[in-house]
Amino acid sequence: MPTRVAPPDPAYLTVQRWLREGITQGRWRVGDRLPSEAELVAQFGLSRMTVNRALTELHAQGLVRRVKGSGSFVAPLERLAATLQVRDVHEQIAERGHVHQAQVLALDRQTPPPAVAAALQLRKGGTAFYSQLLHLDNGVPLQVESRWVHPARAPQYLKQDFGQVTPTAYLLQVAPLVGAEVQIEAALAQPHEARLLGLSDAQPCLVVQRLTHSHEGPVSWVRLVHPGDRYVLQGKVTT
Amino acid sequence: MPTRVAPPDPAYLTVQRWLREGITQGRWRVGDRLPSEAELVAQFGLSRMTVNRALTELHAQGLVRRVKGSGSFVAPLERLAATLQVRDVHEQIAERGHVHQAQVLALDRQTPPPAVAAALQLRKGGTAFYSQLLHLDNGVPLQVESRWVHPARAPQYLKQDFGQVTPTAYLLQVAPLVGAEVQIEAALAQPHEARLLGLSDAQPCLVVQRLTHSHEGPVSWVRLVHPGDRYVLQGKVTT
DNA sequence: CAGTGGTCTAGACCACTAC
DNA sequence: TAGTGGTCTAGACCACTGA
Repeated sequence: MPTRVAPPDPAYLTVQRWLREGITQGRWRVGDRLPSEAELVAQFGLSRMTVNRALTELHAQGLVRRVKGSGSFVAPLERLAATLQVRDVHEQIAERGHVHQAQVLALDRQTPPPAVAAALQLRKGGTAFYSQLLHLDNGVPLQVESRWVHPARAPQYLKQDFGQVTPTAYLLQVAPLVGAEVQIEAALAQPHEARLLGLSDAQPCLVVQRLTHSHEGPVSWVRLVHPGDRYVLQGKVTT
Repeated sequence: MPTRVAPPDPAYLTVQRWLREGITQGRWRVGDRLPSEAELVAQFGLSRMTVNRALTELHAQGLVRRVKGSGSFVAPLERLAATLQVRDVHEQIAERGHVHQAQVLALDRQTPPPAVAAALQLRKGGTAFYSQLLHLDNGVPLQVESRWVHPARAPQYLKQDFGQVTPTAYLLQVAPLVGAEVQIEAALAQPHEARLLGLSDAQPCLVVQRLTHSHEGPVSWVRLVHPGDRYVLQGKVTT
């Protein structure tokens, strides 16, 4: 078996890494002008299209601000706010090597509360699909998922077996996602949620509410309740 | 004054939008093969570099999977996780048009708890700068910020007036940020935090903990405690 | 083998900025 | 006006895939 040789980095990545390191090491500080494309062409012996690609990608990543007619500058870092991911509970549990189970507590058609009806843009008095699941991590209750689904976006919703595939995964398949709004807060669980999670009423919970959109319009409104002592949202920022 | 004419979209954006709409409207579903670069070249009458740019950017955005020798495919959407921002409290308050004030409750040098000392990679028994601030939104307590700062990263930290500039903004200036780890949970405030926020002990709080890194190493560890009924993290997902 | 995407070149024209 | 970035072309060579 021949030795695996690492392929050499593309030239545009070499330029990119050189600029990136100069920025993080303080050679250029916020607001400073970076070398122009022409200077980089001369320095690295590449074509302009290649160094342009390096700079264009750094711009897309938010590290560099480019001004036509003026130059490329180190972007202000305040914009590089922390972003953190809100992911499907099944993935989160599986990633830890734990067993995920889901109990389907409700799956039917109901009249949603007015706020939900408005978010889903339902006709006045219209109904929607409703599901409630309890997600278990190695048998321990981790999340109560209460979800309203716009009937037109997922007509077969009620026929699914959500013990096997999570509603999140199913909806992503049938209603291509184009956006979402997420809201995270700390609150007390509602009494029946607390009972399902095995909590006393007074325990703080992390509550995630999310409204997803497909191209056709709102798809689903969901409320995820997690016991505060068993669930932590983790995130990383990498410039 | 002449009428402002909208500049025409670049050609690569036209191709990109055409592909993007085909995907969200279901013309191609997850896993389907998209037209090859050569086909797009023929269809749009552009050079290969231009359609390549359109596809490369869609790939960078996670919408498309590209396989050398095989083709471009619609990427599985499960990867499109929600990301949300954790921002400087001053910006958040100012954005709502409210008045932000900060009371400096502590600003000195102390011995940090072992977990913090480890996170900041301090020598055994070493000390660090400590600050504690109470942030007010229109006079109402919104956040208790307890922060430990590595002395080598911001030697002038104790001389700052944090009633004027938040520690977050100051540290971003003096210690270029290259990454961070964030953790969000729901928990009860510690007794003295609850007192500062004007809460009864039993109220749930949204607690954000964050460790920031500069190129030289760890900069700061911070714990932000917010009353659950006065603070919500908002986020958006856009594909 | 033909077809695919990954990368790169050496030009080009344009709109914009700063002097 | 000289320099900058934004875009585009018409080629090219390569590594890889699938029939």
